[in-house]
Amino acid sequence: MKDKDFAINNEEQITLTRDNVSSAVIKRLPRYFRYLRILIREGKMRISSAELSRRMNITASQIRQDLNCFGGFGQQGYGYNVTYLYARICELLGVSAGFQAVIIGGGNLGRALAKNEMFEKRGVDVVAIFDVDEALVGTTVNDIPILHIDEFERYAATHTVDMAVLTLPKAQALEMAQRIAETDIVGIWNFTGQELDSVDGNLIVENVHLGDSLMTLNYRLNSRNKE
Amino acid sequence: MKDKDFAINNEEQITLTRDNVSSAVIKRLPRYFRYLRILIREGKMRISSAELSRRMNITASQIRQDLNCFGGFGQQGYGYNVTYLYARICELLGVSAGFQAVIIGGGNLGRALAKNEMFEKRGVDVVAIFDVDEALVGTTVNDIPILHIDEFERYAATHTVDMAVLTLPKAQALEMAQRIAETDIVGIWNFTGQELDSVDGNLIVENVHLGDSLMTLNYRLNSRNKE
DNA sequence: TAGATTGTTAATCGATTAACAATC
DNA sequence: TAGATTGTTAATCGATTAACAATC
Repeated sequence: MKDKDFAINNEEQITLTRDNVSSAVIKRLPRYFRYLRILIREGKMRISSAELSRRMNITASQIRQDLNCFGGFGQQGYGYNVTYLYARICELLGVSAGFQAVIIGGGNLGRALAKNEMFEKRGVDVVAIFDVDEALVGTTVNDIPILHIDEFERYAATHTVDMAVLTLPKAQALEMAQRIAETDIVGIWNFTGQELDSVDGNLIVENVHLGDSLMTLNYRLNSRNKE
Repeated sequence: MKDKDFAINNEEQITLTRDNVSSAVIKRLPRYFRYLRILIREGKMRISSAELSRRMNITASQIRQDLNCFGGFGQQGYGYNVTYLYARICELLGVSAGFQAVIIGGGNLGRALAKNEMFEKRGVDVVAIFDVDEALVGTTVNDIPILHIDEFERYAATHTVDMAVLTLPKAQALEMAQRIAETDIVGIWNFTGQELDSVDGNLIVENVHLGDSLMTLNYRLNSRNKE
Protein backbone atom coordinates (compact mmCIF):
# COMPACT_ATOMS: atom_id res chain seq x y z
CA MET A 1 0.00 0.00 0.00
CA LYS A 2 1.15 3.46 -0.83
CA ASP A 3 1.17 6.53 1.40
CA LYS A 4 -2.32 7.97 1.45
CA ASP A 5 -0.94 11.40 0.53
CA PHE A 6 -0.27 10.05 -2.91
CA ALA A 7 -3.80 8.82 -3.37
CA ILE A 8 -4.91 12.10 -4.87
CA ASN A 9 -2.35 12.54 -7.62
CA ASN A 10 -3.03 11.84 -11.26
CA GLU A 11 -1.13 8.61 -11.71
CA GLU A 12 -2.97 7.01 -8.84
CA GLN A 13 -6.29 8.01 -10.30
CA ILE A 14 -5.47 6.36 -13.59
CA THR A 15 -4.57 3.22 -11.69
CA LEU A 16 -7.84 3.38 -9.80
CA THR A 17 -9.77 3.71 -13.02
CA ARG A 18 -8.07 0.59 -14.31
CA ASP A 19 -8.79 -1.30 -11.15
CA ASN A 20 -12.47 -0.51 -11.56
CA VAL A 21 -12.58 -2.20 -14.93
CA SER A 22 -14.86 -5.22 -14.70
CA SER A 23 -13.38 -8.66 -15.10
CA ALA A 24 -15.73 -9.25 -18.04
CA VAL A 25 -13.85 -6.54 -19.93
CA ILE A 26 -10.42 -7.76 -18.84
CA LYS A 27 -11.17 -11.27 -20.01
CA ARG A 28 -11.90 -9.89 -23.48
CA LEU A 29 -8.62 -7.99 -23.81
CA PRO A 30 -6.55 -11.01 -24.89
CA ARG A 31 -9.03 -11.56 -27.70
CA TYR A 32 -8.62 -7.99 -28.91
CA PHE A 33 -4.88 -8.57 -28.74
CA ARG A 34 -5.17 -11.61 -31.02
CA TYR A 35 -7.41 -9.95 -33.55
CA LEU A 36 -5.25 -6.85 -33.70
CA ARG A 37 -2.23 -9.02 -34.48
CA ILE A 38 -4.15 -10.49 -37.40
CA LEU A 39 -5.04 -7.02 -38.66
CA ILE A 40 -1.41 -5.95 -38.43
CA ARG A 41 -0.32 -9.06 -40.32
CA GLU A 42 -2.85 -8.15 -43.00
CA GLY A 43 -1.33 -4.69 -43.19
CA LYS A 44 -4.56 -2.99 -42.16
CA MET A 45 -3.91 0.55 -40.91
CA ARG A 46 -7.28 1.52 -39.46
CA ILE A 47 -10.44 -0.22 -38.40
CA SER A 48 -13.86 0.92 -37.27
CA SER A 49 -15.70 -0.67 -34.37
CA ALA A 50 -18.30 -1.78 -36.92
CA GLU A 51 -15.80 -3.73 -39.01
CA LEU A 52 -14.02 -5.21 -36.02
CA SER A 53 -17.42 -6.20 -34.68
CA ARG A 54 -18.13 -8.21 -37.81
CA ARG A 55 -14.79 -9.99 -37.58
CA MET A 56 -14.94 -10.73 -33.87
CA ASN A 57 -18.62 -11.47 -33.76
CA ILE A 58 -19.38 -9.08 -30.92
CA THR A 59 -21.29 -5.80 -31.07
CA ALA A 60 -19.59 -2.57 -32.11
CA SER A 61 -21.12 -1.03 -29.03
CA GLN A 62 -19.30 -3.47 -26.80
CA ILE A 63 -16.00 -2.82 -28.53
CA ARG A 64 -16.32 0.93 -28.03
CA GLN A 65 -17.49 0.46 -24.45
CA ASP A 66 -14.62 -1.93 -23.68
CA LEU A 67 -11.88 0.20 -25.17
CA ASN A 68 -13.19 3.30 -23.47
CA CYS A 69 -12.65 1.80 -20.05
CA PHE A 70 -8.99 2.64 -20.53
CA GLY A 71 -9.33 6.00 -22.31
CA GLY A 72 -10.15 7.13 -25.80
CA PHE A 73 -8.11 4.97 -28.15
CA GLY A 74 -10.03 5.97 -31.26
CA GLN A 75 -10.84 9.07 -33.22
CA GLN A 76 -14.30 10.24 -34.21
CA GLY A 77 -15.03 9.94 -37.91
CA TYR A 78 -11.92 7.82 -38.43
CA GLY A 79 -12.05 4.75 -36.25
CA TYR A 80 -9.08 3.13 -34.57
CA ASN A 81 -5.50 3.20 -35.73
CA VAL A 82 -4.55 -0.47 -35.65
CA THR A 83 -0.94 -0.16 -34.53
CA TYR A 84 -1.77 2.49 -31.96
CA LEU A 85 -4.62 0.44 -30.50
CA TYR A 86 -2.41 -2.65 -30.48
CA ALA A 87 0.29 -0.75 -28.61
CA ARG A 88 -2.18 0.45 -25.97
CA ILE A 89 -3.56 -3.05 -25.44
CA CYS A 90 -0.04 -4.48 -25.22
CA GLU A 91 0.67 -1.88 -22.57
CA LEU A 92 -2.39 -2.88 -20.58
CA LEU A 93 -1.55 -6.55 -20.84
CA GLY A 94 2.06 -6.04 -19.86
CA VAL A 95 3.39 -7.35 -23.15
CA SER A 96 6.14 -4.77 -23.03
CA ALA A 97 6.78 -5.23 -19.32
CA GLY A 98 9.46 -7.84 -19.97
CA PHE A 99 8.19 -10.45 -17.55
CA GLN A 100 10.41 -13.44 -16.95
CA ALA A 101 9.08 -16.90 -16.33
CA VAL A 102 10.35 -20.26 -15.18
CA ILE A 103 8.65 -23.54 -15.97
CA ILE A 104 8.54 -26.01 -13.12
CA GLY A 105 8.17 -29.50 -14.49
CA GLY A 106 10.09 -30.66 -17.58
CA GLY A 107 7.57 -33.29 -18.67
CA ASN A 108 5.63 -33.25 -21.88
CA LEU A 109 3.44 -30.33 -20.88
CA GLY A 110 6.37 -28.25 -19.65
CA ARG A 111 8.29 -29.01 -22.84
CA ALA A 112 5.27 -28.26 -25.02
CA LEU A 113 4.93 -24.85 -23.38
CA ALA A 114 8.67 -24.20 -23.55
CA LYS A 115 8.59 -24.74 -27.31
CA ASN A 116 5.46 -22.71 -27.85
CA GLU A 117 5.89 -19.31 -29.45
CA MET A 118 3.04 -18.03 -27.28
CA PHE A 119 5.42 -16.71 -24.61
CA GLU A 120 7.54 -14.82 -27.09
CA LYS A 121 4.52 -13.30 -28.81
CA ARG A 122 3.29 -12.05 -25.47
CA GLY A 123 6.58 -10.62 -24.34
CA VAL A 124 7.25 -13.25 -21.69
CA ASP A 125 10.77 -14.60 -21.51
CA VAL A 126 11.12 -18.18 -20.33
CA VAL A 127 14.51 -18.27 -18.63
CA ALA A 128 14.69 -21.73 -17.08
CA ILE A 129 12.97 -25.07 -16.63
CA PHE A 130 13.23 -27.02 -13.39
CA ASP A 131 12.85 -30.74 -12.91
CA VAL A 132 13.82 -33.51 -10.50
CA ASP A 133 14.96 -35.85 -13.24
CA GLU A 134 18.78 -35.96 -13.28
CA ALA A 135 18.67 -37.22 -16.88
CA LEU A 136 17.02 -33.99 -18.01
CA VAL A 137 19.19 -31.63 -15.98
CA GLY A 138 21.85 -30.04 -18.16
CA THR A 139 19.88 -30.42 -21.38
CA THR A 140 17.89 -27.65 -23.03
CA VAL A 141 14.48 -27.24 -24.64
CA ASN A 142 14.20 -24.48 -27.18
CA ASP A 143 17.54 -23.17 -25.84
CA ILE A 144 16.10 -22.95 -22.33
CA PRO A 145 18.27 -24.77 -19.79
CA ILE A 146 16.78 -27.45 -17.57
CA LEU A 147 18.07 -27.08 -14.01
CA HIS A 148 17.64 -29.29 -11.00
CA ILE A 149 14.74 -28.34 -8.79
CA ASP A 150 17.16 -28.14 -5.82
CA GLU A 151 18.67 -25.12 -7.55
CA PHE A 152 15.33 -23.33 -7.60
CA GLU A 153 15.70 -21.11 -4.52
CA ARG A 154 19.24 -20.08 -5.42
CA TYR A 155 18.16 -19.29 -8.97
CA ALA A 156 15.15 -17.26 -7.86
CA ALA A 157 17.31 -15.28 -5.44
CA THR A 158 19.87 -14.39 -8.10
CA HIS A 159 17.61 -13.77 -11.10
CA THR A 160 14.54 -11.68 -11.78
CA VAL A 161 11.65 -14.10 -12.06
CA ASP A 162 8.12 -12.78 -12.23
CA MET A 163 6.13 -15.95 -12.71
CA ALA A 164 6.34 -19.69 -12.34
CA VAL A 165 4.52 -22.03 -14.68
CA LEU A 166 3.51 -25.14 -12.74
CA THR A 167 3.47 -28.27 -14.89
CA LEU A 168 4.50 -30.81 -12.28
CA PRO A 169 2.33 -33.58 -10.80
CA LYS A 170 -0.63 -32.41 -8.73
CA ALA A 171 0.72 -34.18 -5.64
CA GLN A 172 3.77 -31.90 -5.55
CA ALA A 173 1.95 -28.71 -6.42
CA LEU A 174 1.17 -27.47 -2.91
CA GLU A 175 4.69 -27.95 -1.61
CA MET A 176 6.13 -26.24 -4.68
CA ALA A 177 3.73 -23.32 -4.37
CA GLN A 178 4.90 -22.84 -0.81
CA ARG A 179 8.51 -22.77 -1.97
CA ILE A 180 7.57 -20.23 -4.63
CA ALA A 181 5.75 -18.06 -2.10
CA GLU A 182 9.01 -17.71 -0.18
CA THR A 183 10.79 -16.20 -3.18
CA ASP A 184 10.13 -12.88 -4.94
CA ILE A 185 8.00 -14.57 -7.59
CA VAL A 186 4.47 -13.15 -7.56
CA GLY A 187 2.60 -15.00 -10.31
CA ILE A 188 1.78 -18.66 -10.76
CA TRP A 189 0.36 -20.10 -13.96
CA ASN A 190 -1.09 -23.25 -12.55
CA PHE A 191 -1.66 -26.30 -14.76
CA THR A 192 -1.68 -28.83 -11.91
CA GLY A 193 -5.36 -28.83 -11.04
CA GLN A 194 -4.42 -28.34 -7.39
CA GLU A 195 -6.14 -25.40 -5.70
CA LEU A 196 -3.48 -22.95 -4.54
CA ASP A 197 -5.57 -20.10 -3.19
CA SER A 198 -4.77 -20.96 0.40
CA VAL A 199 -0.98 -20.85 -0.04
CA ASP A 200 -0.28 -17.12 0.13
CA GLY A 201 -2.56 -14.12 -0.24
CA ASN A 202 0.15 -12.22 -2.14
CA LEU A 203 0.48 -14.77 -4.90
CA ILE A 204 -1.40 -14.08 -8.11
CA VAL A 205 -2.62 -17.42 -9.37
CA GLU A 206 -4.05 -18.14 -12.81
CA ASN A 207 -5.53 -21.61 -12.96
CA VAL A 208 -5.82 -23.59 -16.17
CA HIS A 209 -8.38 -26.34 -15.85
CA LEU A 210 -8.17 -28.22 -19.11
CA GLY A 211 -10.62 -30.74 -17.75
CA ASP A 212 -13.28 -28.04 -17.45
CA SER A 213 -12.82 -27.20 -21.10
CA LEU A 214 -13.13 -30.88 -22.07
CA MET A 215 -16.29 -31.11 -19.98
CA THR A 216 -17.87 -28.20 -21.80
CA LEU A 217 -17.25 -29.96 -25.09
CA ASN A 218 -18.64 -33.15 -23.61
CA TYR A 219 -21.77 -31.34 -22.47
CA ARG A 220 -22.41 -30.05 -25.95
CA LEU A 221 -21.77 -33.41 -27.60
CA ASN A 222 -24.08 -34.95 -25.06
CA SER A 223 -26.96 -32.53 -25.58
CA ARG A 224 -26.59 -32.84 -29.33
CA ASN A 225 -27.08 -36.57 -29.00
CA LYS A 226 -30.25 -35.98 -26.98
CA GLU A 227 -31.87 -33.87 -29.66
CA MET B 1 -33.99 -31.94 -36.91
CA LYS B 2 -36.78 -34.11 -35.64
CA ASP B 3 -40.29 -34.39 -36.98
CA LYS B 4 -42.34 -31.51 -35.63
CA ASP B 5 -44.99 -33.94 -34.41
CA PHE B 6 -42.59 -35.04 -31.74
CA ALA B 7 -41.97 -31.53 -30.50
CA ILE B 8 -44.81 -31.76 -28.02
CA ASN B 9 -43.90 -34.97 -26.23
CA ASN B 10 -42.31 -35.09 -22.84
CA GLU B 11 -38.78 -36.09 -23.79
CA GLU B 12 -38.52 -33.18 -26.17
CA GLN B 13 -39.65 -30.77 -23.51
CA ILE B 14 -36.99 -31.93 -21.10
CA THR B 15 -34.42 -31.42 -23.82
CA LEU B 16 -35.77 -27.96 -24.47
CA THR B 17 -35.51 -27.08 -20.81
CA ARG B 18 -31.87 -28.08 -20.88
CA ASP B 19 -31.20 -26.10 -23.98
CA ASN B 20 -32.57 -23.04 -22.27
CA VAL B 21 -29.95 -23.26 -19.55
CA SER B 22 -27.72 -20.22 -19.77
CA SER B 23 -24.10 -20.70 -20.73
CA ALA B 24 -23.11 -19.08 -17.43
CA VAL B 25 -24.61 -22.06 -15.64
CA ILE B 26 -23.14 -24.61 -18.02
CA LYS B 27 -19.68 -23.18 -17.57
CA ARG B 28 -20.01 -23.76 -13.83
CA LEU B 29 -20.98 -27.42 -14.11
CA PRO B 30 -17.40 -28.71 -14.52
CA ARG B 31 -16.51 -26.96 -11.30
CA TYR B 32 -19.34 -28.66 -9.43
CA PHE B 33 -18.08 -31.91 -10.92
CA ARG B 34 -14.61 -31.31 -9.49
CA TYR B 35 -15.79 -30.34 -6.05
CA LEU B 36 -18.16 -33.28 -5.84
CA ARG B 37 -15.29 -35.64 -6.61
CA ILE B 38 -13.38 -34.14 -3.71
CA LEU B 39 -16.38 -34.62 -1.41
CA ILE B 40 -16.70 -38.24 -2.52
CA ARG B 41 -13.00 -38.80 -1.90
CA GLU B 42 -13.48 -37.37 1.59
CA GLY B 43 -16.31 -39.83 2.14
CA LYS B 44 -18.89 -37.10 2.64
CA MET B 45 -22.41 -38.44 2.17
CA ARG B 46 -24.46 -35.23 2.15
CA ILE B 47 -23.87 -31.55 1.75
CA SER B 48 -25.99 -28.43 2.08
CA SER B 49 -25.83 -25.58 -0.37
CA ALA B 50 -24.52 -23.46 2.52
CA GLU B 51 -21.52 -25.72 3.16
CA LEU B 52 -20.75 -26.19 -0.53
CA SER B 53 -20.97 -22.44 -0.92
CA ARG B 54 -18.25 -21.97 1.70
CA ARG B 55 -15.99 -24.49 -0.01
CA MET B 56 -16.51 -23.24 -3.54
CA ASN B 57 -16.62 -19.59 -2.67
CA ILE B 58 -19.90 -18.88 -4.43
CA THR B 59 -23.28 -18.11 -2.86
CA ALA B 60 -25.59 -20.87 -1.67
CA SER B 61 -28.31 -19.15 -3.63
CA GLN B 62 -26.39 -19.59 -6.84
CA ILE B 63 -25.77 -23.25 -6.17
CA ARG B 64 -29.47 -23.93 -5.59
CA GLN B 65 -30.40 -21.84 -8.60
CA ASP B 66 -27.84 -23.60 -10.82
CA LEU B 67 -28.77 -27.12 -9.82
CA ASN B 68 -32.45 -26.39 -10.18
CA CYS B 69 -32.06 -25.63 -13.85
CA PHE B 70 -31.93 -29.38 -14.37
CA GLY B 71 -34.52 -30.47 -11.82
CA GLY B 72 -34.63 -30.92 -8.06
CA PHE B 73 -31.46 -32.72 -7.11
CA GLY B 74 -31.77 -31.99 -3.39
CA GLN B 75 -34.18 -32.62 -0.56
CA GLN B 76 -35.67 -30.01 1.73
CA GLY B 77 -34.36 -30.15 5.26
CA TYR B 78 -31.57 -32.52 4.23
CA GLY B 79 -29.47 -30.98 1.51
CA TYR B 80 -27.91 -32.85 -1.38
CA ASN B 81 -26.86 -36.47 -1.43
CA VAL B 82 -23.29 -36.26 -2.71
CA THR B 83 -23.18 -39.41 -4.81
CA TYR B 84 -26.64 -38.79 -6.24
CA LEU B 85 -25.80 -35.21 -7.17
CA TYR B 86 -22.49 -36.34 -8.66
CA ALA B 87 -24.30 -38.95 -10.76
CA ARG B 88 -26.75 -36.35 -12.07
CA ILE B 89 -23.98 -33.94 -13.00
CA CYS B 90 -22.00 -36.72 -14.66
CA GLU B 91 -25.10 -37.49 -16.68
CA LEU B 92 -25.45 -33.87 -17.77
CA LEU B 93 -21.79 -33.65 -18.70
CA GLY B 94 -21.86 -36.89 -20.64
CA VAL B 95 -19.30 -38.57 -18.38
CA SER B 96 -21.17 -41.83 -18.72
CA ALA B 97 -21.81 -41.37 -22.44
CA GLY B 98 -18.63 -43.25 -23.34
CA PHE B 99 -17.26 -40.73 -25.78
CA GLN B 100 -14.24 -41.78 -27.79
CA ALA B 101 -11.49 -39.39 -28.79
CA VAL B 102 -8.49 -39.33 -31.08
CA ILE B 103 -5.57 -36.99 -30.62
CA ILE B 104 -4.21 -35.48 -33.80
CA GLY B 105 -0.62 -34.45 -33.27
CA GLY B 106 1.82 -36.66 -31.35
CA GLY B 107 4.09 -33.85 -30.21
CA ASN B 108 4.68 -32.84 -26.62
CA LEU B 109 1.22 -31.42 -26.12
CA GLY B 110 -0.50 -34.43 -27.67
CA ARG B 111 1.62 -36.76 -25.55
CA ALA B 112 1.00 -34.71 -22.42
CA LEU B 113 -2.75 -34.98 -22.96
CA ALA B 114 -2.54 -38.67 -23.83
CA LYS B 115 -0.84 -39.37 -20.50
CA ASN B 116 -3.20 -37.19 -18.52
CA GLU B 117 -5.72 -38.95 -16.34
CA MET B 118 -8.18 -36.15 -17.10
CA PHE B 119 -9.78 -38.08 -19.98
CA GLU B 120 -10.28 -41.21 -17.93
CA LYS B 121 -11.77 -39.26 -15.01
CA ARG B 122 -14.25 -37.66 -17.36
CA GLY B 123 -15.24 -40.85 -19.11
CA VAL B 124 -13.54 -40.07 -22.39
CA ASP B 125 -11.61 -42.89 -24.01
CA VAL B 126 -8.61 -41.89 -26.09
CA VAL B 127 -8.39 -44.58 -28.74
CA ALA B 128 -5.66 -43.38 -31.08
CA ILE B 129 -3.06 -40.70 -31.77
CA PHE B 130 -2.24 -39.60 -35.30
CA ASP B 131 0.98 -38.04 -36.53
CA VAL B 132 2.97 -37.55 -39.73
CA ASP B 133 6.25 -38.60 -38.14
CA GLU B 134 7.13 -42.12 -39.35
CA ALA B 135 9.43 -42.55 -36.35
CA LEU B 136 6.48 -42.21 -33.99
CA VAL B 137 4.07 -44.41 -35.94
CA GLY B 138 3.85 -47.87 -34.41
CA THR B 139 4.83 -46.72 -30.93
CA THR B 140 2.38 -46.10 -28.09
CA VAL B 141 1.84 -43.43 -25.47
CA ASN B 142 0.02 -44.59 -22.35
CA ASP B 143 -0.94 -47.73 -24.30
CA ILE B 144 -2.55 -45.62 -27.02
CA PRO B 145 -1.23 -46.47 -30.49
CA ILE B 146 0.23 -43.78 -32.70
CA LEU B 147 -0.99 -44.20 -36.27
CA HIS B 148 0.01 -42.41 -39.44
CA ILE B 149 -2.18 -39.47 -40.31
CA ASP B 150 -2.80 -41.06 -43.74
CA GLU B 151 -4.76 -43.75 -41.89
CA PHE B 152 -7.08 -41.19 -40.35
CA GLU B 153 -10.03 -41.43 -42.73
CA ARG B 154 -9.99 -45.19 -42.79
CA TYR B 155 -9.79 -45.31 -39.00
CA ALA B 156 -12.63 -42.82 -38.56
CA ALA B 157 -14.79 -44.81 -40.97
CA THR B 158 -14.25 -48.09 -39.14
CA HIS B 159 -14.33 -46.92 -35.52
CA THR B 160 -16.67 -44.85 -33.40
CA VAL B 161 -14.92 -41.55 -32.82
CA ASP B 162 -16.83 -38.69 -31.20
CA MET B 163 -14.14 -36.06 -30.93
CA ALA B 164 -10.74 -35.08 -32.26
CA VAL B 165 -8.19 -33.28 -30.12
CA LEU B 166 -6.16 -30.97 -32.33
CA THR B 167 -2.59 -30.56 -31.12
CA LEU B 168 -0.87 -30.13 -34.45
CA PRO B 169 0.77 -26.96 -35.80
CA LYS B 170 -1.56 -24.06 -36.47
CA ALA B 171 -0.65 -24.04 -40.16
CA GLN B 172 -2.15 -27.50 -40.65
CA ALA B 173 -5.20 -26.95 -38.49
CA LEU B 174 -7.61 -25.74 -41.15
CA GLU B 175 -6.90 -28.52 -43.58
CA MET B 176 -7.18 -31.11 -40.81
CA ALA B 177 -10.48 -29.65 -39.62
CA GLN B 178 -11.81 -30.01 -43.12
CA ARG B 179 -10.79 -33.65 -43.20
CA ILE B 180 -12.46 -34.16 -39.83
CA ALA B 181 -15.65 -32.49 -41.04
CA GLU B 182 -15.93 -35.13 -43.74
CA THR B 183 -16.00 -37.96 -41.20
CA ASP B 184 -18.64 -38.73 -38.56
CA ILE B 185 -16.66 -36.93 -35.87
CA VAL B 186 -18.70 -34.07 -34.43
CA GLY B 187 -16.50 -32.48 -31.76
CA ILE B 188 -13.13 -30.76 -31.98
CA TRP B 189 -11.09 -29.83 -28.97
CA ASN B 190 -8.91 -27.23 -30.57
CA PHE B 191 -5.50 -26.35 -29.12
CA THR B 192 -4.07 -24.91 -32.33
CA GLY B 193 -5.10 -21.28 -31.95
CA GLN B 194 -6.53 -21.38 -35.46
CA GLU B 195 -10.17 -20.23 -35.74
CA LEU B 196 -12.24 -23.13 -37.06
CA ASP B 197 -15.75 -21.68 -36.91
CA SER B 198 -15.93 -21.29 -40.67
CA VAL B 199 -15.10 -24.92 -41.45
CA ASP B 200 -18.46 -26.61 -40.91
CA GLY B 201 -21.60 -25.49 -39.10
CA ASN B 202 -22.19 -28.98 -37.76
CA LEU B 203 -18.87 -29.25 -35.99
CA ILE B 204 -18.88 -28.50 -32.27
CA VAL B 205 -15.62 -26.71 -31.54
CA GLU B 206 -14.17 -26.03 -28.12
CA ASN B 207 -11.21 -23.69 -28.36
CA VAL B 208 -8.41 -23.62 -25.82
CA HIS B 209 -6.51 -20.37 -25.96
CA LEU B 210 -3.67 -20.83 -23.50
CA GLY B 211 -2.26 -17.49 -24.58
CA ASP B 212 -5.41 -15.76 -23.36
CA SER B 213 -4.92 -17.30 -19.95
CA LEU B 214 -1.28 -16.19 -19.88
CA MET B 215 -2.38 -12.69 -20.83
CA THR B 216 -4.81 -12.53 -17.95
CA LEU B 217 -2.01 -13.40 -15.56
CA ASN B 218 0.20 -10.82 -17.26
CA TYR B 219 -2.49 -8.18 -16.84
CA ARG B 220 -2.70 -8.80 -13.14
CA LEU B 221 1.07 -8.83 -12.66
CA ASN B 222 1.20 -5.61 -14.61
CA SER B 223 -1.48 -3.78 -12.64
CA ARG B 224 0.10 -4.96 -9.41
CA ASN B 225 3.35 -3.33 -10.47
CA LYS B 226 1.50 -0.09 -11.18
CA GLU B 227 0.06 0.16 -7.67
C1' DT C 1 -19.17 21.64 -44.94
C1' DA C 2 -20.94 16.77 -45.02
C1' DG C 3 -20.04 12.13 -43.67
C1' DA C 4 -18.32 8.99 -40.64
C1' DT C 5 -17.55 7.15 -36.43
C1' DT C 6 -16.28 7.61 -31.78
C1' DG C 7 -17.33 8.48 -26.74
C1' DT C 8 -20.87 8.32 -23.59
C1' DT C 9 -25.38 8.30 -21.63
C1' DA C 10 -29.71 5.89 -21.24
C1' DA C 11 -32.49 1.59 -21.92
C1' DT C 12 -32.57 -3.20 -21.92
C1' DC C 13 -31.42 -7.49 -20.82
C1' DG C 14 -29.65 -11.23 -18.11
C1' DA C 15 -27.46 -13.04 -14.14
C1' DT C 16 -26.87 -13.01 -9.24
C1' DT C 17 -28.55 -12.53 -4.71
C1' DA C 18 -32.10 -12.26 -1.16
C1' DA C 19 -36.11 -13.88 0.85
C1' DC C 20 -39.39 -17.04 2.12
C1' DA C 21 -42.95 -20.48 1.53
C1' DA C 22 -42.91 -25.45 0.80
C1' DT C 23 -41.59 -29.64 2.71
C1' DC C 24 -38.61 -33.21 4.24
C1' DT D 1 -43.79 -31.35 15.93
C1' DA D 2 -39.62 -28.35 15.37
C1' DG D 3 -35.58 -27.52 12.71
C1' DA D 4 -33.29 -27.48 8.60
C1' DT D 5 -32.78 -26.64 4.03
C1' DT D 6 -34.43 -26.82 -0.54
C1' DG D 7 -37.08 -24.90 -4.59
C1' DT D 8 -38.67 -20.80 -6.38
C1' DT D 9 -40.19 -16.13 -6.75
C1' DA D 10 -38.99 -11.35 -6.31
C1' DA D 11 -35.38 -7.70 -5.86
C1' DT D 12 -30.95 -6.20 -7.02
C1' DC D 13 -27.10 -5.76 -9.43
C1' DG D 14 -24.13 -5.68 -13.40
C1' DA D 15 -23.27 -6.19 -18.18
C1' DT D 16 -24.73 -5.55 -22.85
C1' DT D 17 -26.96 -3.03 -26.34
C1' DA D 18 -29.07 1.04 -28.40
C1' DA D 19 -29.04 5.72 -29.36
C1' DC D 20 -27.21 9.99 -30.25
C1' DA D 21 -24.56 14.14 -29.39
C1' DA D 22 -19.73 15.38 -29.91
C1' DT D 23 -16.16 15.87 -33.11
C1' DC D 24 -12.72 14.50 -36.33
